[in-house]
Amino acid sequence: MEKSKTDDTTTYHHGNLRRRLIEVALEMIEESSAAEVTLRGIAKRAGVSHAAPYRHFPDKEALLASVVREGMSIMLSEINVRLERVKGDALTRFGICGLAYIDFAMHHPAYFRVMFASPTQGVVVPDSLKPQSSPVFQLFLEVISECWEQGILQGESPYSIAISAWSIVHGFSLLAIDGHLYGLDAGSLGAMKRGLLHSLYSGIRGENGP
Amino acid sequence: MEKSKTDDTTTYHHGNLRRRLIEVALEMIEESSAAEVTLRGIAKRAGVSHAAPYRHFPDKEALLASVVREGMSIMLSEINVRLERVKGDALTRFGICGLAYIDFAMHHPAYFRVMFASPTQGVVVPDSLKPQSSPVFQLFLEVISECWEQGILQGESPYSIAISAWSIVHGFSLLAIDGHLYGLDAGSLGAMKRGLLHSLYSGIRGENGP
DNA sequence: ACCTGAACACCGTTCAAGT
DNA sequence: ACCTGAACACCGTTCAAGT
Repeated sequence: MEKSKTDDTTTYHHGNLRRRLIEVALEMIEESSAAEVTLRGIAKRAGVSHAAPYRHFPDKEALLASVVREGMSIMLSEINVRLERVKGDALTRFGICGLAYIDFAMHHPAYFRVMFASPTQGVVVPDSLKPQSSPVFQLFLEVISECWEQGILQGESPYSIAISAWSIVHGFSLLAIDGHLYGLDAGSLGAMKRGLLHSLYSGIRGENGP
Repeated sequence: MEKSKTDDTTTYHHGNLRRRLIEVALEMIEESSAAEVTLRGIAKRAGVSHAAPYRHFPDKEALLASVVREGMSIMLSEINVRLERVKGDALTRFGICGLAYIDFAMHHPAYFRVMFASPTQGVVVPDSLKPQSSPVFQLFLEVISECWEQGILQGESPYSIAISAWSIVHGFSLLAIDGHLYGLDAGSLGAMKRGLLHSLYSGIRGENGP
């Protein structure tokens, strides 16, 4: 009998175990906290011995790094989908980026945490994995540069604006997924997200201020 | 021979092992990453068997929780020291809070991470440990309320302003200690910290904006 | 009351051995 | 080339036993 195209649970013995391990890792990270995910557990779920992953990754850290790469590209594409759906002016696009960033974090909390987990040990995180050089940050920079050149956003440089914007959406995302914003219903959370970006746009200093 | 007052390395067998364990945990967290700190390692450093800590804490999580409580109060007192040293108007005090928060994170990175680590598992983090109800957040709220009532800061409520402020300093702190702001010397980092708060104060929207 | 030592069920990682 | 099974040095946690 010919092998079904969808029946790839039997084919990862012939070369795509690597792919399968990343998928399983992703699944398990979404299910429970990232810290609980175990290399042995991943191997078992993939139907393979606990030593098999070492044929494809030097260590657990390397597998996780691959998962992070996946996550970055998923995040990027989700942001791009929204950008294409709205097609507003530069400032609108900027706002969409920020909201999409927060929404990604809230929809994939465990995933988001691995992506931006601090290097657990002395492990050298390749620069390509750091948000600053990630396609997502690049996208932020592009949109912000556009605003900046048009005079819609002001600041020392697009880069410094990007750091501010990144800080606020990143910080808010973490506060939200770590349950520090508990007691807020979905409506007020949405309002708060928009208020957050408004703070960033317009500042919080009143007319009486210096 | 009478026991020396400073010779407390021999006295923790008589009741203050609990205290000593917290201190050692703190030391080791500052030395290496928090994820690497091991209960057995803490016990060994305290000169005690690996089972002894269980006389004082139900599990590792509980010890860490005590460390977090310590950390919160250290952070609070560091912020207060700066506030008392400067004694400016409300807006100045607000700025000092933000800078002190970031500086604490950068001076005690591993410590900061444990303090705001996400609940590793299904562990229920007591509300008293969440930043929102922490004395530090309360202090933020006080200072912000003061500004708000004077019309120096604007926003829907002191609470919503506090969330924005907390988000931006928290996010920046994490970006900084996770090495995502590499390639910046101390001078530009300082400038960036101030620019960050300026973004929050005055916003980033230019005159040409809508 | 407080601590110890052995034991249990887990980890990540390595390596000879199988196909 | 790719995977297995046993083994090693670690975890966190428990528990009878010692003082």
